[in-house]
Amino acid sequence: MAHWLFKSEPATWSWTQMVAAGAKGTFWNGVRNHLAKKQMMAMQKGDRGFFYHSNEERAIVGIVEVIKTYYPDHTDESGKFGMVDVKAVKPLKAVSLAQIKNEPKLADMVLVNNSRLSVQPVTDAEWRIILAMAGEKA
DNA sequence: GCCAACGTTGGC
DNA sequence: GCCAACGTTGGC
Repeated sequence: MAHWLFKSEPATWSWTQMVAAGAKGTFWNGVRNHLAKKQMMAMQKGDRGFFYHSNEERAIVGIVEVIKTYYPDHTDESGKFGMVDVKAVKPLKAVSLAQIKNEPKLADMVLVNNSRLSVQPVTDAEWRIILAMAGEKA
C-alpha cells in the first residue's frame, strides 16, 4: 500500500473540518498542478496519507484514507484536472516541520525539498519514521 | 511581512 | 519551442 501526504492551509481546509466530514469524507479538489495530479492518479482506494497543515502551523496532524480514486474535478474549467475523495482516519500527535527537518533519515522527503507540492508521495520508511515520531506503532 | 522557489503565461 | 516576466505558495 502506498502512502501520501496531503497539504492544506488550515484557513482554507483544516483537520477539524476533515474530521467533521466523517466517514463519507470529502473530495480533495482545487489541485491545479500536474505533478500533484500524477500522485492522485496513482492512488488506490484504501491508501493512507498524512494530513499536513501548512503556513501557520507547519505540522502533520492526522491520517486520512483514500476512499475514492481519481475522477474529474467538475470545478476545473479546463477539464485537465481531477480529484480523489479522502476521509479522516485518526488524529496524530503533531509532528512539526522542524522535527522532520531535524531527522537525518527524512532529509529526502518531498516535504523538505519541494514544500510547495500540494500532494506528495511518502515512502514506507518515511511513513514509519513519522508514525514513530508521533508516538504511534507502525 | 519578506523573500526564495516554483509553475505558468505570453511574446518572439 | 525558448525564455523572460509574472503570480502564487509557503517557510521564516
